[in-house]
Amino acid sequence: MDKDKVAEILVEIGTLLELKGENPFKTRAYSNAARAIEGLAEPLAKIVAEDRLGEIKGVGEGIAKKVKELVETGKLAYYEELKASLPAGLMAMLDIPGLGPKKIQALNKKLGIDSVEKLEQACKQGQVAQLDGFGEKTQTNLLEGIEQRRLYASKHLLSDALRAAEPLLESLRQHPEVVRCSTAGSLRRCKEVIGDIDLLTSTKKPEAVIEHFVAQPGILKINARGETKVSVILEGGIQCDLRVVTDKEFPFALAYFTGSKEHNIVMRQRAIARGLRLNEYGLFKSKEETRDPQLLVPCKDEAEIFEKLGLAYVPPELREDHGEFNAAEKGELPRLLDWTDLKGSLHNHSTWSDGHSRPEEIASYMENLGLAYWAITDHSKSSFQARGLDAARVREQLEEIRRVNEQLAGRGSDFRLLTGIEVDVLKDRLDFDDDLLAELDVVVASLHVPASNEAENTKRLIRAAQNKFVHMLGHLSGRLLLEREAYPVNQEAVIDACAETGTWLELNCNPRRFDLDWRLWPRAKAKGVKCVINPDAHRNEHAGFLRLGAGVARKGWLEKSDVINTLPLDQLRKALRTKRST
DNA sequence: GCCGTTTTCGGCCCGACTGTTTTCAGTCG
Repeated sequence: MDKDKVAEILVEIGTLLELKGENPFKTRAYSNAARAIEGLAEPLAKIVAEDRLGEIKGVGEGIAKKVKELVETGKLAYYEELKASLPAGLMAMLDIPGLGPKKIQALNKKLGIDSVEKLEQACKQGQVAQLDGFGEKTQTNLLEGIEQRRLYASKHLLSDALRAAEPLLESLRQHPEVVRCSTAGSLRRCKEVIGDIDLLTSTKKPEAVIEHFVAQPGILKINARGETKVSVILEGGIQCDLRVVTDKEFPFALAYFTGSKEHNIVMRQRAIARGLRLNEYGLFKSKEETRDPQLLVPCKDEAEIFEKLGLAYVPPELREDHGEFNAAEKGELPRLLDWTDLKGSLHNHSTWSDGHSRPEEIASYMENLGLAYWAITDHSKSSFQARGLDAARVREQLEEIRRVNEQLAGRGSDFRLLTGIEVDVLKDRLDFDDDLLAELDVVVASLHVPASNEAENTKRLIRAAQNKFVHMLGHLSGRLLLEREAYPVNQEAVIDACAETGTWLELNCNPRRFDLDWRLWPRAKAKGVKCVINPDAHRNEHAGFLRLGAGVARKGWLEKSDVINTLPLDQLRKALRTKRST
């Protein structure tokens, strides 16, 4: 069993224990251990074989034994017993807003409710309102929560969340009583998938700002409204929370509401270790909980908070407790890529296959954006559904692109289209022969029809990387966020093959993909594999994905020098020739 | 269940809001 599956089971054990009403620190121990295992750089099987599980921070004697059993036998008796001891439907009930372990237990014990369906029935019959600790309001809220979960997904794409957040942020920014405002939470950390939108503002008149906020268009429902916080549901079902603080508190609140839960725990522990106390209101010279302004260690921005805790400024994208503390302590944080460093894209489509613009239109649009180059890499013939090109059509397209480039040169433009193909990785070969690939500027190899077993897919992709005419592998895992899981493929092994062969890996920045995942980039980088951030554009507006892609690359700790499409055109051409000349 | 230059036992991050409660438990982030 691989580490991801092991981590998944540990998380589930934590949730099951939570449902049983176990000590919350015990349940957290399981999710901590899961994260530690997920983040391992070396194969879990090797660590188990060498009896070194105990060296992993967060994995103690008890969990080590369970992990060993999982890895060696593929099963875990403890987990099976735990699952059997609870009705299967209780897990799904946890997903309903307002329902936690305690209430679920009460419902189960007193009314025998063990599924969302039975809960809905009991609410409709008015039974839930009769229970101790429940009431009419809770019953109504539960029914609404069930309905909401049914109507809307509880997770949203980064791009959708940004589109919903930006007008709200802009409107807050223009309010005369607002001093500072920002996004926070997973949106600011640039997670690929967002639970809810967090916004933060500072002001002297919180009531006025909250009043202004709840009057914004696109708000379906107000879930909660207090003096410093308001929580609403937006059209499309995204929850949006606004926090309102004083301007003195703003940096502390921004840090607090931006960091992941795990990151924040470490920040607080660092404060405690220095005899200080950190919360969303400030950093205080106190060992006890306080908000006494006399004890405040003033910080004008987030950077000062990090400095007071002995850390270099950690960019929001890195605040996941994925190694940023160690690096920030030693001053070894990377100087992250800026989206404006990107000069073009190397994987895009046109009307020749399933894109929506002709090469000439694409050239003019991308030139106007200020980019330097744009490769047109349409699908190869096996991608029948996407009107993939055969060899003859590819050569026709080469002619057209040559003419567009001549026109560009004729009017003194430095912008260029590059020729290319997104060649299908087939069962036993690539969709085109090497002699055709050799005629193209850019070759992206992608798996579109995967086999059902991991070894087979891994073998195919490694073989593609070994082809000297293949510059990069496209959307390696094949996942579609919130829609489809990754193909079974050993991504680590493919990364290693890319390192050996000098093949680049794509960070496909279509917001439904963001593939390779940000969690794998530090490993790829350490092996020396270069990244190409590609929007996989099918429409000209998709060029905007580059900005999101840069955010995700930052989250993967990438610097300008790690990313191929930051190179100017002449250096890019050189880089494109390197692998072929070996 | 994990962890330890104060500890192998006793801690483990912490505040806001809601609803059902007359002082607080549960949930959420």
